Amino acid sequence: MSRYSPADVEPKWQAAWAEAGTFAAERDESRQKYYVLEMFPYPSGRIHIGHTRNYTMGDVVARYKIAQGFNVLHPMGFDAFGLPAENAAMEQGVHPGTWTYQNIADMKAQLQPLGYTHDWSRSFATCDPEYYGQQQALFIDMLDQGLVYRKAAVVNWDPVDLTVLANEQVIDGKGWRSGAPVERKELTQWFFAISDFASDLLDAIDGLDSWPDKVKTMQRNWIGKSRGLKFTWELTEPAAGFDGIEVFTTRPDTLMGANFIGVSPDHPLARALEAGNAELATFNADCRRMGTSQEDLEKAEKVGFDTGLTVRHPLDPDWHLPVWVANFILMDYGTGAIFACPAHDQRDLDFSRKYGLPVVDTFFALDDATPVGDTAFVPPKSEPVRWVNHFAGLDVATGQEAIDTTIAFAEKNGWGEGVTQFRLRDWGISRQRFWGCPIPVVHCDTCGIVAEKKENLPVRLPDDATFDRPGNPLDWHPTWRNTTCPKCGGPALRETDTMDTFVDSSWYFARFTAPRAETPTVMEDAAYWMNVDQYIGGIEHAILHLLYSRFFARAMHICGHLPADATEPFDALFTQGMVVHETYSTPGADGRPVWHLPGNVVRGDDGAALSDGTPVEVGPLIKMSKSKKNVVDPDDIIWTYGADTARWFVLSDSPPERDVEWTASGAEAAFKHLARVYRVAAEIADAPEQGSGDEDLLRAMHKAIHDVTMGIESFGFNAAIAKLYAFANTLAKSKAGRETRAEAMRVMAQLMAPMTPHLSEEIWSMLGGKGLIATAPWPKSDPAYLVEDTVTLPIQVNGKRRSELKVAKDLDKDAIEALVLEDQAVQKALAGGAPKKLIVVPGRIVNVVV
RNA sequence: GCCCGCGUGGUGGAAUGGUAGACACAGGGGACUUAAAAUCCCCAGGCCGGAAGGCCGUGCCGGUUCGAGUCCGGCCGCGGGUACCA
Repeated sequence: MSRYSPADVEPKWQAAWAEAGTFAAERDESRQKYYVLEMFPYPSGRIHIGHTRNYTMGDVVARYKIAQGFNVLHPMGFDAFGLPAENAAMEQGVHPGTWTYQNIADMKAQLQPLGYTHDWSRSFATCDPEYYGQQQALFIDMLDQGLVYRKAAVVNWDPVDLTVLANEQVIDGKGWRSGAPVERKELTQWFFAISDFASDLLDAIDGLDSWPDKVKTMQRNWIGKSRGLKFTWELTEPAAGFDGIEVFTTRPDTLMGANFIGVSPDHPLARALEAGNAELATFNADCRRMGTSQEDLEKAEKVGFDTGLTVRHPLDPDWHLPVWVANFILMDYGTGAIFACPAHDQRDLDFSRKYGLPVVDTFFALDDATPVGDTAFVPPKSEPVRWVNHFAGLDVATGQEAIDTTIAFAEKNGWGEGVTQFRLRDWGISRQRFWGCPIPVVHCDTCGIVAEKKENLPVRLPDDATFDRPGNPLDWHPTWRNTTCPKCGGPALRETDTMDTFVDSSWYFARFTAPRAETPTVMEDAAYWMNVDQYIGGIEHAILHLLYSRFFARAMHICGHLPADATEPFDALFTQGMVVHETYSTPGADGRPVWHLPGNVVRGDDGAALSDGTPVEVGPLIKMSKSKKNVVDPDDIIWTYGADTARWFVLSDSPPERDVEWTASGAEAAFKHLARVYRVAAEIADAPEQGSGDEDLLRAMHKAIHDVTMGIESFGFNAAIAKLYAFANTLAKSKAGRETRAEAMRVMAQLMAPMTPHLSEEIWSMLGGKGLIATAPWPKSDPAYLVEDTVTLPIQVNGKRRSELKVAKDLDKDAIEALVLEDQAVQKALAGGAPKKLIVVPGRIVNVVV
């Protein structure tokens, strides 16, 4: 009897699938389609175990759907533009394209042995000119439709390297290479008008029935619809050309508790006042000397500056409030100005205490007004609160009633307006970088900004750019910028901004439906294949990528590239957990950490070291990422045990949606199990024809069909595998006749085939299965085998299990009650008395309350 | 800071509000073998007990319920996102 040898078996079946063209997807209107897609990888150079986990899940779905008879589209590509290629270019002197395409070749070579059903004939990388040229065509269409515009926006500016930095490149407020404190700088940039769709993007979330609730909640909160009041505080003395300050508040009901007006350091008034106020100019400059990220802004220590200006309260002209500039007020949200209510907002209270601003006592209370200490009372929106000192005549009301009443009051009296505000901002897509899709416009002295003609697309990146200094190589390329104006034919300069790489990944799913077309999509293909039936990817994309894709599907519909029913691109979404791993670092020469691969680190119980003994700093469990080098390569497992073991192991290891800490142990055990299944299959061929217990085996088989099918349907892959272990144990021990055992083994091979396709093909052919198991129809469970005649009911006394009762499945309640009362443990607990209550849940449990 | 998750034996984890710890890994014991490998069998949450059995137990505190890992409220810890990492 031969041993299970993946090195022989796996290439054989991969060749068989290729020869049969099993996984090439063709549009066929007579068949029902199924489109399964995993989020495509960034070509960092190596596949890591997180990718393996992601694609194996998708492959299980794809193979399961193929077995169910669907025409399955399962493509794969590369999200190939981005920063790491430029960093590599600077460090290694290699063109980003060379580096990227080499990585793609390496990763394809790693993916190929895993036996996935990916249709590589449809593959592309987003840095292919054929892809980004179509993206440029889309951009021009969107420009024509008024979905693109230019405005000023701030970026992180490295004053030493004279370059724009990504948030990731800002570490503790300093540039990652230069170490210089970053500044905020304003540039004119390109924007997509995603906020025009805020309302639709929000409302349509309700229709995403097969998306995880957590993702829908995050998207709702991100879009952030809120109703509030917009009104102006009139300055007591006009200043710097301003008569008043417009604010937006979601809590107008706290108006009577206002104690100061705060404006953002970037507010036009704050900027205008800088001219005559050197101290304020310094304060504002300090505020701007930090990263642009939301996290940095919100976590920074709250500081303020008193402008000396005052405003009048809208309800009492004699009530004057000071105007402060404060760093925690965001110019991007509302009007960039707020009024503070320290009694009912903790941040306002902290700020007021810090600067000694007088605090208006609480006027919402469960009782009378009480002085405010160090804790603000936030009036709940949904529960009634008693009001004190309120102007609108309300006594007891919920927060929401109070808000609505106040808005109505302001509108009636003409000093304010109820408005709906979204947190969602327009999408700035300009990047001052080389390795991205060039924005296809030119700047003409005569005509201004003009879109490139579509016949001139793609606007290609130059092959001869240099990367010997920071910044955007397109800016100092000797000739690339020079072009002619598409409108007047005169000399003009190309736009050197490239697009955010999120643009590339916002429509690739649509491109897969016609990947070689001369237009972004082909309507017939898009209409047939869209939507993606099952999308699978990391939870870290819950907001940005998924929201941008939803926006793009709408924009593409408006531009005539997608049908109306594809404006929600992903019918079902599954968010897998991330594979996390410790990080390992040693201090570098410049004080920044140098990261080390887990494979180069020897881990002890109380620390870790490099192989030469250098101690290593052990960091927390975080998602595997190239930049922190905490990645584990699946190749080792594949070389040692084969693809099926790797696939089986990443699925059995943990529930798919949960983060998983990678440990190497367990892969061997997975291999042992697969080898055992193979051995049992081989033994069955020599088994005696007659046996005993055939009925029991069939019962176990049908239960396995039922359980594994349910497991796959619900993404409970680890649970499905546990059922397969149990079925394997039963089958290995079964003394049933050869034919029954062979049937059971063939079914097991089918149930395992989505996870271990090569082994399953081998067993299938060994035991006389017809054709390829990959296309054999999925087995069906016979309900007659699933029903049990008797059932064991646990008996609880006061909720604690004390005994059990074996009864016929359909025994009625009264009969069960009678039997329960006869039970020894129950009698002991009752001590001659009667139970207070007897709860019988038929087929489930009995609880006796004494 | 804000939004969203997660927390169960030594480990990964299972459990439509109904017997907590399925199925595995590591571990212990045994069989086979000259031996090893491979394979097979048995044990195993903690505490007390020879056993029968009892008590405790799903991050912490409280609540709802006949019954809570599961639902609700409040904490603690960890992770993801935070608009230029992808």
